[in-house]
Amino acid sequence: MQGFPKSQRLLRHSDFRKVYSEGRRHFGPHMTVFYRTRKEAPSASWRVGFTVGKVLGGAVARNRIKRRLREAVRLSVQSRLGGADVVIHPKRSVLESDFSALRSEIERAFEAIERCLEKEKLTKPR
RNA sequence: CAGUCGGGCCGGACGGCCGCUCGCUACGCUUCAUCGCGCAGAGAGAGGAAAGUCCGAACUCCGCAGAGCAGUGUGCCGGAUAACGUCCGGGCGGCUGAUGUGAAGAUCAGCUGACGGAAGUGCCACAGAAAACAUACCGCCCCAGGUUGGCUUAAGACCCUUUUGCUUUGCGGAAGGGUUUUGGGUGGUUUGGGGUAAGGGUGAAAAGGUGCGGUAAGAGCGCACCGCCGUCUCAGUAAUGAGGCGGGCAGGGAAAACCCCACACGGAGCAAGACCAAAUAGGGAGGGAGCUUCGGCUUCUGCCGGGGCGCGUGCUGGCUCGGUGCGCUAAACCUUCGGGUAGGUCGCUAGAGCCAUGCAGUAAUGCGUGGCCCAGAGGAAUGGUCGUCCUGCUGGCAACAGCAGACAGAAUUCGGCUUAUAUGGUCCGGCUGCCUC
RNA sequence: GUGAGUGUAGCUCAGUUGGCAGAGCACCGGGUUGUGGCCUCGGUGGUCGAGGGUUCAAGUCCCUUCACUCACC
Repeated sequence: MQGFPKSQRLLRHSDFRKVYSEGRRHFGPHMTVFYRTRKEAPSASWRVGFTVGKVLGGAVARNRIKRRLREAVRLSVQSRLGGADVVIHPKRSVLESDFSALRSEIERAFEAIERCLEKEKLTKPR
């Protein structure tokens, strides 16, 4: 995938709340990923949001974390899974770690999400 | 040249590929048309502090008869400015350095200062005689008295020693020594009266400073220089300064204790505020069986009275003892209205703007001319990666390799202040040291 | 955006007309006990968040700054 426009970002507070209350989690060394299916629009494309709190540093550090994560998601995610909302909670190590490591971790996380959601889709309609 | 202090400016440079946000242009889808969505092109896209939120304004809404009090802030003078607690210039004080002096005062340069007022209330621990209407204490000096077993002196008396004369158990003279009485001087001690404020270990601070004279002792008591107060003249817009005259001299610190004086200040803040507006809940209004004919009133809509036809006892409760009552009312239902939440749009970037330059002004700054458009997000864009170069450090003879490049991210917009910034770079000024002419 | 508060010993906190830096727990040593605890006696321990200023003198007064906490729209 090439672009990462704003329509594929998770921007609303209510969307974040839905992901936290209804979703599942996946843990990695640099981040924690929350995700859920979009029941109201299953055919739409996936969306990703980032939560970077004040604990992670000043405005410069927070901006840098968000930008690196956004770029890693843009370059890494190849999947065509539809109707998923994903929220990424990064850790402080994102600021210093290698960019390739960030990419591989995000790839792994999305593969896991894809497997899980496929299973849900298969089991639910019955 | 090096070091140090103060200030100004800069805040790594260029490029390839792939992305993000914004507005512009063109095309496609949708639509009556906008709007919206997609895609392409050429553009733009963090700072000197964007930070802290310490001041001041613009802008918006609310409030507002006038005056006073309270509260908060500011505080040498003049100017700049939209305004300011900011800036510029000046004055005065402090510190440092140099010149100079016996020492001060003085002159020059740099840095620096919350720099109105000590009238009122309160405070100044410890130490110290005394800490704020100054005088009490010690001390110094004078006078008077008492006392003294000190020293000295005069006179008298007595005793001893030596010597000498005579009338020789004695008497007299001279010298020396001792004891004692009286008087004087001086000193000690003490009492009373008076004169003083020079001195008194202290303390942060002690009622002008230094020197000479003067005095019983002292003292601005007198004098010289310096400081201080008052007044006059001159210079200056003023703060203030200079000079003359007069006065021997008032007066501690602290107002960043309360306070007094002068001046300023309505409150809230872009989450201000304006518009559009779902779902849910609640509020207001209306609805339910009327239709038709005749007469009257009326500009019309419509209202009143009489007659005819039709439906129904409406799914509930209350208003009349019961019934009737095309009566009222509540709930439910339906329609509709406005407020308003989520959400969206505007406010939102052309401005006390930037660049160049001329004139006025010591300067801050003002006036003019020409050119330019320079971020506008909203869970919040300005990025990722690669390459070349620059600066510094490390390793290496070198080529080169590795590492590092700070502080920090617009959020309504400006003017300031403060703080953070690489063994950073560069420029200017002061001081010190060394070298050369 | 606006407003308020806190910072003192290892921990929890006192400290006002500005003049000695304190309490409890903890720690160390002695006593008590066969040993330990409890108890008792004594002691160590402070850049008063940081930097300036006012003052003779600052934990205290003033200014700047840092960190943390809370409240409101």
